[in-house]
This record gives sequence, C-alpha cells and structure tokens, in this order.
Amino acid sequence: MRKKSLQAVPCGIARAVDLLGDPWTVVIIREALFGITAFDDFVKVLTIPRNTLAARLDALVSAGLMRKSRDTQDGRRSVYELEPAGQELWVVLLALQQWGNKWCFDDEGAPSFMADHGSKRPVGELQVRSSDGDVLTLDQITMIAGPSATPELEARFRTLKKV
Amino acid sequence: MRKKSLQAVPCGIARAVDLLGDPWTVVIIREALFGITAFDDFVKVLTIPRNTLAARLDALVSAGLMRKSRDTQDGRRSVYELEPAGQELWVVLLALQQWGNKWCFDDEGAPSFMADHGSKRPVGELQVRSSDGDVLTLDQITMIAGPSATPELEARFRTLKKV
DNA sequence: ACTATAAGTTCGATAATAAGACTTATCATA
DNA sequence: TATGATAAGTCTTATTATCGAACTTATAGT
Repeated sequence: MRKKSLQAVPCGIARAVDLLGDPWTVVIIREALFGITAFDDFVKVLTIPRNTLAARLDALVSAGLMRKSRDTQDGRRSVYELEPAGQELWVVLLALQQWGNKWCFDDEGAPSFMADHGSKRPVGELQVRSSDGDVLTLDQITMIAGPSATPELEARFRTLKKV
Repeated sequence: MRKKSLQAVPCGIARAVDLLGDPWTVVIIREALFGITAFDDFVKVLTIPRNTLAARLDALVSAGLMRKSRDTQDGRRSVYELEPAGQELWVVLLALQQWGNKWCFDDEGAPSFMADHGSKRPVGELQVRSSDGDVLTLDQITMIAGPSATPELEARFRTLKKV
C-alpha cells in the first residue's frame, strides 16, 4: 500500500514529516543550501538513484519548497532552487546537525559545523526561550491547543504527563 | 535492494536523517515525549501498523534513543521510554513544528504549539546566535570543517557559494 | 554532421510499508 | 483453578518505494 499521508493530520510536526520524512529529502535540501542546483550534481554528491531524485525534486517543487527553471546559458540544464519555505528549513537542519554531531560521533568528532561567516566560529547551541526571553528546558515545556484544535486534541493536552 | 544507510557518511545531518528519515520515527518520538509508553497506545494514537511500529521501536532501542522495560505492575506491558539522546530531539521537533505551523496551514491556523508550562504562552521562535550572542540569518552562515573532516570535505567548503 | 553532455525515463530486482489475522503470555474474575 | 479479556508482538499477503543500471531525448560544442 502507498505510504500513508500525514498531510491531513492537524499537526505541524506531522505535516513537516510528511514532506521531509524519507531518506533523501533533508540531504537534498542541505545540498541546495550549499548551492547545488543541477540534477547531475545532486546525483554526484549524494549518490542518489536518478529516478528517486527526480521523484523527490518533483515533490519538493509541488510542495512549494523549491522551484525549477531552465539555465539561460545552457538549455540542457535545469536549475533547482529553494523557495523561501525551503530556505527556512535551515533551522531544522541546524537542529539536526547539532544533535547528530553530539550523539552520532563516538570519538572521531564531528566533521562539519555551521558557523558564523564572519568569525568562522560554530554557531551557538540552539536555545529555546520563552516570550520573556528565559531559556527553557524540556521539563518546562507543555503543549497547548491553537484556535483550530479539535476537542479531542484539547482533551489530550489537558491530560499530558509531560511536554 | 536495502535502503541505503547514511550512518557511515561523515555528516551530522546525514547520521541524524539515517535514524529519523522515515515516515514514522519522528512522530513516535513526539508521542514518547507526550508520555506514551505502551505499544498499543502508540498504535492507537498514530494508527501505525503493528509490525512497522515494532521495527521502528527496535531500531530506536538499538540506536540508544529509547529503552525498553517491563511494567512492574502489569507484566503484559512493555514500557518504552526515551533515553537522554532521544529526549534531546525535542529541539528538532520544535524546529519542525515551528516550520510546519508556519508553512503547512493555509488559513485554518496551527492546532498546537509548544509553550512555556508556566505562562502557557507559545515559546519564542528559535533563533540562531553566534558565540557572541548576535542573532544570525541564513546569509551569515557558512559551513566549516571539524578535526575529522576529510580533505574532500574541506575542499568543498572552501568553494561554497552559500551556507 | 558528429560527439559529448544533461536531464530525465524505463526496467527488473529487492526492500519497506499496510492491513489484518494470528500466537503467546499475563491479568482479572468467577 | 478455569475462563475470558488484554497486551505485545509475529505472520502473511498485497502494495509501494528504493536501488542500480541501461536507455531515450534534447541541447551544446566542435
């Protein structure tokens, strides 16, 4: 059966995962942020099957995260670029990178970091702050319902043990 | 052929995606943060196939993001709980939620937000700061190589157009 | 015209997911 | 202690996605 779509689920995480929750989309976006625009360059850098790449790029364009155009200098080339919605995923990639760098490299140390272009120093660890500017930890976080929440969702949040 | 493993790729993002880049793992972790611990409760809340859930939970335990134990009150129940590595993914989930809430709800508005437990107000938008505390935008970000970077990776970073 | 390049598409094999029935062990209760 | 219910997970079959490589089409360079 086809992969279940989470796009209809009323949850921002679920809808994001519906777009990003496969083995390739996130690293495609990473390369796009790096400046990769050509189909064959994605293939070369990622060693992704060409049909899979074509499917993922189509999905990203359909979802409005990327746009596709023709290279005006070379009519053979397609140019894939990030739309604003796709660019803003850089914060998600940073969160993934900081987590991966911390937990997925036993001794060798992480090979790459996002850094301040000026100082060349790694950016600070992401901090979550309240609207008053206080740094928050997980045990200070809860989930609240927005205007469009269903009664069932509100009921769940009222009985939450954590987060 | 089996899904290609990105676990060997020397990149924190790739290694994180290798664990999280499927349609279910992220929302499983979301529910675990909500306090869900029982197999059947994951099935009920997510409507995930039982065999898929079993596979994902096994993978999460193997990767050290969750632990599995027996309920001392009820010997039928397994208890799945997040290890520290899994708990720290809450920042990634927040980044996904903030992005999804912004881009995946046309008019209805987002149904749920992470909030400060004290004030019940949504947490502030994630900000990326330099080591000096300045807020950074995407165009101020570059990628730098760490100690374990390969020469090829360093070469790539030297020629980066952006990020 | 000829060759190379870029972007995809097509094909067959393998792996992952979906849906539901089924098994095993434990708990609650009569 | 026998009986039924519950929880966790397995098994089976059908469908879908991914992999890897070959192939097609259009454009560029010579």
